[in-house]
Amino acid sequence: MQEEKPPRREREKLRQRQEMLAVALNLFSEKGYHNVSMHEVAERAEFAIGTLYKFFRNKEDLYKALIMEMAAEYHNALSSVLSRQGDILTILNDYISAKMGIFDGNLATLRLYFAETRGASFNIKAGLDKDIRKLYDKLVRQLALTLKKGIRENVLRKKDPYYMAVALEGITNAFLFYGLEDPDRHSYEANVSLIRDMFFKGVLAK
Amino acid sequence: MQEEKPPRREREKLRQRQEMLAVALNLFSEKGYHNVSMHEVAERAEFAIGTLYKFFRNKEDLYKALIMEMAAEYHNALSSVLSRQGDILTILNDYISAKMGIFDGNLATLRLYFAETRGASFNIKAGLDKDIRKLYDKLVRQLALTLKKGIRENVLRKKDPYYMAVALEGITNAFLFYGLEDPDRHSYEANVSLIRDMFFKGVLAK
Amino acid sequence: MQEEKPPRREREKLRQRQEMLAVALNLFSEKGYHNVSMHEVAERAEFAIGTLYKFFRNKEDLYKALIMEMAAEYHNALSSVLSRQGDILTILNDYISAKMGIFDGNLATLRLYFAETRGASFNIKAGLDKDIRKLYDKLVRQLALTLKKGIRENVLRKKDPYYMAVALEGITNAFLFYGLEDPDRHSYEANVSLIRDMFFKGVLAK
Amino acid sequence: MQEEKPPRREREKLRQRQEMLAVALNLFSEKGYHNVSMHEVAERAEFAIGTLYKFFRNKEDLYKALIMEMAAEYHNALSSVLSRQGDILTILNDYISAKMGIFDGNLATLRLYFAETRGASFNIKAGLDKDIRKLYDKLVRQLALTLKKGIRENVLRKKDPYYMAVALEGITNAFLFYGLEDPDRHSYEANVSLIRDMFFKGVLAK
DNA sequence: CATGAATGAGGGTTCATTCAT
DNA sequence: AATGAATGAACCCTCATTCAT
Repeated sequence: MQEEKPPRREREKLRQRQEMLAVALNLFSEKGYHNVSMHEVAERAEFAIGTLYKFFRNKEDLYKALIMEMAAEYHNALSSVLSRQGDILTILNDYISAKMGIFDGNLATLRLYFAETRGASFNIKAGLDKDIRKLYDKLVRQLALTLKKGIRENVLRKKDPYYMAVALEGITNAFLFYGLEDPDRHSYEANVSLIRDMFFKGVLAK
Repeated sequence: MQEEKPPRREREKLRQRQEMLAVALNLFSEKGYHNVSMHEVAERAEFAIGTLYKFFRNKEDLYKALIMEMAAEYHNALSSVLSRQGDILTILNDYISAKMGIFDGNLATLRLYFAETRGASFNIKAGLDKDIRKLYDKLVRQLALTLKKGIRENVLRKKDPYYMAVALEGITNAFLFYGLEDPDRHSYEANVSLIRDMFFKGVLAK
Repeated sequence: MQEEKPPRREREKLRQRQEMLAVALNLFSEKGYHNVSMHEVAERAEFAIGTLYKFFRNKEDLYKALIMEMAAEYHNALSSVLSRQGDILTILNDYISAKMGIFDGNLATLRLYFAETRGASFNIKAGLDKDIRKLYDKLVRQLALTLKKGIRENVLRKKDPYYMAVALEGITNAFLFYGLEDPDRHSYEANVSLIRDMFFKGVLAK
Repeated sequence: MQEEKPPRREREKLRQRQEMLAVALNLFSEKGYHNVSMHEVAERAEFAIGTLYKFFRNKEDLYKALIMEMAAEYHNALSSVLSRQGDILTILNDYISAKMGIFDGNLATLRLYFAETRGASFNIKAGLDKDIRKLYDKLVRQLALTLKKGIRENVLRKKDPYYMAVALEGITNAFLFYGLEDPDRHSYEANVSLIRDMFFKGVLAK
């Protein structure tokens, strides 16, 4: 009665793939792409090097898969927040909370993510970053749409919503980044509330 | 009357060094540290490989010199703006203009600078980034001091000045970054005015 | 019935290692450590350079393995002669024969061995020679113990046995060395008998 | 009144050459031929690298000059002892004393000399050692002639004088070598008397 | 089908030597 | 005549990738 062999096999394969990706995430995040060898990944994941190459055509492929799956998960989560119906300010508040929350306690992901979206992917290979930048830009544009709705509803000031989105991304990233550098500086909730306050009201007195 | 031989030699040496650094800046920024070989740098700079090594003890040394000199120049410029006497808002406006202006038309520098300060230096070598992070943090703290003065003078709201500084850095970096990605999206002056507006007044209507 | 796969693999590996060491021995002995490149060793052994590095961590490691295994074999052989029970003079005669015999028709080994024990290892790397010197000194001391027994039994004159050992080593080495320089000067047996005669009776008439 | 310019110039040149050779001797002896660079020699001797090359065509030339001048001095000294008229045993005693005395307190020379004559010159360059070996062999042959005379005069036993010479060289070298390894083991005079005793009378009791 | 031994291109670095000043 | 900046061949070593078992 081994009627369901394929699914089991399938599941097993997936599990192995996840294991490899998890190991790669930690190693890349810790030491950087070029300071991690394929042998190291294989060894830490307890697979033979050949097996690793069965799953990923080459090192770049492994890296790309890692980044893209990570990014997809992240963007889906945030995108779903932005797709909610209801009060604009609630949505934006939720967006900020969600973004800050995702990386909370997830340093490895955060580090790699920044490396890719904030400027250093060229350290790895030209062109590898095109796809993820596109994904990221899609999210920013979706955020801009939400902001635009806020403007139409007179909740937000009449400013270019795309640049508003860029500004919000900038502030949240900056706080994430400082949390990364100095993990115990502030609690995640405190940061969330600071970001909201600053983004919505600005810094000017009165 | 060739009494000043040393200075000429000295100047010549400096010129060569600058030439090497310029080539390295472009290559590193274009292809990433690990995808540029010392031979490539030497060849593009039209020196023999041995000559390159006369100026920089090794590849890391070359990279570090490049980053640190770039950062020092940048930080000195901004630091001097923050040190000016006078109206807080003027100083902050000048700071934003200066920061945006420095990288205007200086993509290679900007890319490398971001790679180092915004997360990807671990792709190169652990420890290489300590110094520049320190430099950067010093600047943020100086910015925070200026903001603090603004708070005392009741020009700015009573918020933690360090986090205000972080937010300002986040917004400016985000705009720099988007300019980097898509160079013709907006003029530098437009960006400057957008940043000021958003940072000072926030996005909320009324 | 191929139940014993590991041993076959093991044997194969050992054979390869021996092959590499043999090639290295000949090359180092012929041209000297610094005039032999790892590529040359790999090529002559008909392996890829990477394979060579799988067996020896680096050039020094290869050299050290070569010297130490050579020395261990040599010292074990001589040590076992000295450990025999029985007549002192027989033991000493056997020692001389064994020492002369070992290097007979083994020029490459002899050359390297002398290079290491007789003064030139500093040409390679400080510290590499500590271990082998220790090994050699152990043998000299063991020889001294045998001589001491000969003194106690009144077979040998009452002289410091360590210096007697040094003298015997000196004479045998000198003959080995001259055989090395000029291989056809004398047969190995003739040298053995000359050494015995000279060492035991001295050169003075009457 | 500068009538004697050439001689002064000449003398000055010679002094510089000696200085370079002295520095080279110390460096080569300390670190080995291949671990000393021409720049290092030039720097320690406080000359420009170009000047060093004015005196010695290349590194090998420097090394060869060093070895040959050292050897010539050494061999002249010993040769003159062997050329003396008089009692054979006195001459041999003087020879042993002279040989041991030459290297006493002259470790650097001793080390290099052994490296060259006792087996390791091939570490440097094939062919470099031919000349010095010839020189050395000449000395051994001269020693053999002296011993032959001793045999004819019935002072020494009727053995092949060349091999007697080889044996004496072996013993003296061994003692020199042990003194080198462990400088405070024995005084030079004690060694000289041990060598004489052992070489002349052998080790057999009665 | 998984394995891991074998490959070799390519990279960082050194240093003997030259030659314009 | 002395200098030392410049050269580039050659070396040691790593690691992504392949393929026979």
